[in-house]
Amino acid sequence: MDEFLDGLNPQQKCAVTSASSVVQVLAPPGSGKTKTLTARVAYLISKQGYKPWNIIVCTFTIKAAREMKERIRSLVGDKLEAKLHLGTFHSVARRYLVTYGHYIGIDKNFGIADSSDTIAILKRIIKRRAYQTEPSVARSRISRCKAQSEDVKPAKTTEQQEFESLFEEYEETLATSNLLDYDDLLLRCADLLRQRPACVSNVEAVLIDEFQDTNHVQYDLMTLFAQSKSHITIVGDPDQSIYGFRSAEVKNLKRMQIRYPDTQVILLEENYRSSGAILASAIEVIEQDEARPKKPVSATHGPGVCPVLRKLPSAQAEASWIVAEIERARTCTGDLLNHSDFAILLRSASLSRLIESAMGKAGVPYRMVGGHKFFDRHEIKVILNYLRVTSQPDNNDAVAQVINVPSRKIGEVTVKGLLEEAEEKKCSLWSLVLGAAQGKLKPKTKISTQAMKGMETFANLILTAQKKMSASDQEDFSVFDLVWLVLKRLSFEDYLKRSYPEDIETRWANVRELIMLAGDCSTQRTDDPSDEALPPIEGVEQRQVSDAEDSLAKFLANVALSTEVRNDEENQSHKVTISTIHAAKGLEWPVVFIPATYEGSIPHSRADDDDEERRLLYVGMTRAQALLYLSCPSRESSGSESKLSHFLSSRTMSRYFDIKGPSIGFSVTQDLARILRRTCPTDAIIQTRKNSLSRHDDDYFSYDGEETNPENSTWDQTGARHASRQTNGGFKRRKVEDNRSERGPMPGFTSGVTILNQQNYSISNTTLSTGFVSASSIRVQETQSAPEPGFAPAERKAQITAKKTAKKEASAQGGLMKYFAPKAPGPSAAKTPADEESRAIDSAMSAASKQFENVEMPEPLQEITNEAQPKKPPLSVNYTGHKVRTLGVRRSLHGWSARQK
DNA sequence: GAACTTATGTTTTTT
DNA sequence: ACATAAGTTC
Repeated sequence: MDEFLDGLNPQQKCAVTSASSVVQVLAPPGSGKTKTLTARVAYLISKQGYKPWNIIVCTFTIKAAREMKERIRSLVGDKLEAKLHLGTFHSVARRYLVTYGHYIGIDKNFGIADSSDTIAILKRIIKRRAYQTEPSVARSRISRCKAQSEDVKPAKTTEQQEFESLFEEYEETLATSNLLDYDDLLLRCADLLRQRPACVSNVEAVLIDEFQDTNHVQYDLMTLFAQSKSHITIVGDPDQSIYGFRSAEVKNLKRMQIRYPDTQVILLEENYRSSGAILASAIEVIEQDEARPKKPVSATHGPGVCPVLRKLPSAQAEASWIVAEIERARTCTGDLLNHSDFAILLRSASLSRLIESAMGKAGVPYRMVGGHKFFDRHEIKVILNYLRVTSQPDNNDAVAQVINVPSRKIGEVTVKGLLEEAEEKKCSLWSLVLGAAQGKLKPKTKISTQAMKGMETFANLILTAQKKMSASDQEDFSVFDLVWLVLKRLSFEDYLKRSYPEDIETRWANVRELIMLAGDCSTQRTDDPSDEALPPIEGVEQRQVSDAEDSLAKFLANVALSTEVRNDEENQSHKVTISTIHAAKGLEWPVVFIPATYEGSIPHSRADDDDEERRLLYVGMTRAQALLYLSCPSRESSGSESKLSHFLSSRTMSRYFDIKGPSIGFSVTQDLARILRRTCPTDAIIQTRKNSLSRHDDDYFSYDGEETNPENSTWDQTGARHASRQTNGGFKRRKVEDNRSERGPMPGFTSGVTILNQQNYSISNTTLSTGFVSASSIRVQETQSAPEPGFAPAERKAQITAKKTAKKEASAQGGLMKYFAPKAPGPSAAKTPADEESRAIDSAMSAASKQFENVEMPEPLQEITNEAQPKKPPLSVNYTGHKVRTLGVRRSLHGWSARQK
């Protein structure tokens, strides 16, 4: 019928073209839910004449929103797609509150309290009132109360009372700081739409992705969005409900069917993603839940390769094994698979440390999603907080966090005192500081003369920034310019150099990344001003904010609501993905590893819903297309014994898994190629590639998880020491000594010695043997001069020299800021046309970053960072993915050279 | 007494 | 990597 119906199966087509106004598409993983939802949006626009600006599409993550945008764009063109209201629940709600918030008394400059703000506020209250609650516990409890939107009130214990007053005080603090937390965004938007239904009178259709993850408020929001026409389409899968901890309620599916009795339910049953064997093992897991209604799922692929459940002696061994299997699979399939085809999915982000360091040492490129966030980096947070103070001066926490950064001699006690005073007086910290700085009022808190001076400097900077942002006569002072202003006035680079002499390069690279993001946001605004704007509706008044202010607020909101910087192709090309299972939902990879499948990790020891943990494992397993590896070390990284997850330990379960990775030959490769719909390399190519490996099988470790090679016990200790140092970023700790005998052995190829100077990591005979030889020689050295293990002596010397040269170069550089001089926002800066200006910056920055690369990557170091040198302009490179690797290497280098003198 | 250093203990999942 | 607590210096 149409191009967007091509390639859809009958049920999918039925869902896309359904004339029912309320449709539920319930479907297992890999059955094309999102594809169906996207096609329905396209269908409504091009066949049913719906206007895109009258359609709301909600997803749960920014990533999902972005992906869907992309797909819809390819179906209906970017013109129409741009008018669509597509985003996370939170971002859509924010848009409504910005536009119509005045109807329910919400200030137009409200800020969003992210989790660290929330925790900081709670911490302060708890400390002040000497409450007993943990801040994080209180936060999730408050969130639960808000999200469930019905207050349950059992008998009042003292604990209950304490919580209630904490809750109350928290709400007050948010209000005085002009902040909304994540739940407020949804809650207040629902309030708004209840009071002013006219705001959504234009909405003709509402579509929701991953509906099983909606909580009560989100469900309300959905019905409120759709209150005019009651046209709703949702897709979801109860088996993939993994956000119960965030108050997601699967029963919303039933609730919806009851509320809209003519709901059409469409089931999709065919899985297009995974091999038959992978699907069967995943189904076996999910069916352990006996309360769960059985439903048919059929594989469209052949059985393929049997999934693996591998036992390993230690967490270190597990990490090395993963790296080895990745390289084995790449090589033995004749490069049918490349690095970006692999994902390592974790129950918790903290499990990534050992894996990251193993990958770093082996030179396998990776990117970490979820876990440590870019915006949580100290250097980034400081700048962002200055922007926040500029945009929302009432945000006390933002002020408190940067008023003394860089140091202005305003001490902790002074800041705390002022903060308390402000909260007592119910005024903002900023007004207190400003008043004091201008001599208009005298705070009760004692302020030293130097602290007073510091406050003046601070107030001056903020006032300047605010003036520039709000001045309407000045042609375009963008977020980009604001960041520059802040950087310059703080001498931020000098500050970073002083605070982090060890890894200034990485930190500055992060700052550059932020500058670019700010630049993106500035250009976006001029490109399509109508973007996101709600359509005008008769009888409701939209409030206006100035362009510059709006773009700053939007930038900050995007920051608060986004997990990841973004995923441009550049960033994810040829890199192994390490992710939490939660963050991997909706995605797929040819090969998936799920490590640490032991009791306490999955199910997590702190989880209280076993079924949800099982579903989590199910979600993880069903991300895999062709190869699935589960693994379980006999000892956790802490050294304590572990027990295989009860989701996997039954006899029935074990029938679905092999105890080791498959032998990969031509026929297996053909199988994989078929599932991935790729061209299979010839047998000859495979043979040639295989010749570079001595081990063609997953046989380096024993299959029972017992430690092997007892004769290498001396080496074990070295390995263990090395590994534990890796895990805490190179800090020396006494504990390490006590622990080492408990640690498992490290296989030769993780030592770093073997891999360091090999561009393409491969487990060859020579590699392994040199590994052991070098390792033992290092152990001998260690007893003499205790150098950092990890470099062979010759290499060390080379690196020291390189480092010295680099240092010289760095000091000759005479301060990075000079490269940015043309941009220094002075009187002339504002007159330069914006894009010409940014081009000047671009070249200045790339000049600067070239300098940096010389500093950052002395010759020998380049070899382990398999793609350290960007081919494109350095400007566009995201360094965050290199974090652990660069840090680790530099730390150890530094430590060693320090000991040399 | 305030600001800075150093040692030690901890980490579920996300908007 | 972060936060906190105890110890040190001005």
